[in-house]
Amino acid sequence: MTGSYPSLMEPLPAILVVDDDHDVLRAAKVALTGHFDPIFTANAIEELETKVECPLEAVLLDMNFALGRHSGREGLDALARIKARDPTVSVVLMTAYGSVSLAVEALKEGAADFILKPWRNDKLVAAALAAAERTRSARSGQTLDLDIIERRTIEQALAQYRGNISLAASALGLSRPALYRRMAKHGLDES
Amino acid sequence: MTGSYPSLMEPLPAILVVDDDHDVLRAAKVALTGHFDPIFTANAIEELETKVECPLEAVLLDMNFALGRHSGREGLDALARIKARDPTVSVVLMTAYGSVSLAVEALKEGAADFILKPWRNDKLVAAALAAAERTRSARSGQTLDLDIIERRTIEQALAQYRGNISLAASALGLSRPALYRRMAKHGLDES
DNA sequence: AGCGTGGTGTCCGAAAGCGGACACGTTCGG
DNA sequence: CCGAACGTGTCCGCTTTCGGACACCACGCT
Repeated sequence: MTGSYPSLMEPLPAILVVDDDHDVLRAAKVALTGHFDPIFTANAIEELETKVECPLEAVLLDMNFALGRHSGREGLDALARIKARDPTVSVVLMTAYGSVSLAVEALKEGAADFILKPWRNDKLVAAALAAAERTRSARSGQTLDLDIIERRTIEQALAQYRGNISLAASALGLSRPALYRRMAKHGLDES
Repeated sequence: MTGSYPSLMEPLPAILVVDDDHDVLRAAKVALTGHFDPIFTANAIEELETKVECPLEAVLLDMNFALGRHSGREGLDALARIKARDPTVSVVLMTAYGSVSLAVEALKEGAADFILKPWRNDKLVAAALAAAERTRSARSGQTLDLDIIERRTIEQALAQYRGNISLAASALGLSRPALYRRMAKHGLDES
C-alpha cells in the first residue's frame, strides 16, 4: 500500500545460523552483526524446532553437518526440514567442499545460494542480505489474509485425506462440525 | 499416520500446464492423461489467478512464454508468481533453448526440474510425476493445524508491519480487536 | 497553546462458532 | 444375517468471538 520500505530506519532482518562448530557460529555472528538484528545460532538440527519462534528472513546452513559421513546429506535433510516449516524463507548453504553435483542437488532442494568456507566476510554478508531480500520479495507476493489461507489449508487437508472429513478435521485441529461449517463458509461443500 | 498411500486406488494428482501454444497444450494433455487426473491448461499467465482453485501437485511451465523478447524472463516471472501463491508446489520448466546460466537462474528461483522441447513423452511424464512426488513430500512435513498456521501468519504480519497492529489487522483481514484477541490467545502480546 | 490525525487498549450487546450427541448409511468379518 | 466399527450430516444450548464505539496518548502543524 505504502510502496517501498524506508531502508534506513527499519529494524534489521532476522537470521539463523546453523553449524556444528561453535567457532564458526561466533565468527558468523561477528560478521553479521550490524546487518542483522536478531541473530540466532544453532549447532544441532533439533534446535531448529524449539529455539526460534519468530519469522526469519534468512538462514545460513552448514552442509557438512556431522561431517565425514554422507557428504552433505544431513545438510540437505536439514534444508528440507527448514523448508517444510517455512517454505518462503531463503536458505544459504555453507560448505567446505564445493562440488557441482552437490550444488545442483542443493539448488533443486530449494537452496537460495551457496558459499564456500572459509568465507570472506563481505561475501557472507552479501549472500545473507540477498537471501533476506529474496525472502522478503517472495513473501510480498503471498497473501496474509487469514480467510484465504484457511481456505487453501482446508483444500489441502481435504485433498490429502481424499475427502475424508473426519481425518481432515483432526489434522486441521478442528472438530468435525467445525470443519463442516468452515467448508460451507468457503463454498467447499458442493463441488 | 497410516504410512504410505495405496498407490493403485488413489486418485491421480492434479497438474497444470502453462504454454502459449495450444498444440503444445494438447500434446501435453495427451501425454499426461492416465498419470494425472485433473489436467488444467492455461495459455496466459493471468489464467493462473483465476482458472485453478484447487491445490495442485505439479506445474509444467513454458519458459519462453511470449517468446522472442527477454528469453525466459517472463517464464521466471510466472514461476515467481506461482511460488508466491503456493510455495510448496513443484514447477517443472519447459524450454526450447537450453542454457546453463538460465537453468541455474531458474533453479535458484525455485524450479524443480528442467525439460527440453520437444520432449519425449516418457521423460515428460517422469519429470511431472517426480515433481508431484516432491510436492507431496514437501507438504507432508508441514503442519495443517490451523491454529499453528494462524499463529505464524500473525507473526509474519506483525513483523512485516513492524508491530503496527492496525495495518497488520487489515492485512490479515480482521478487525483490530480481533487481532488483539488472537495475539493474546497465541501469547504474542507480551514479548 | 489548540487542533487534526493516527495510533493504542478496552468495553459490551449482538452474533457466530463451538462440540457433544443423535440418527442414519456402508462396509466389513464371523 | 446381524452387530461392530466407522463415516456422514445435522441439531441445539452454551461459550466464544465479533466489531462499533469510546477514551486516551503521541505527534505534527499552523
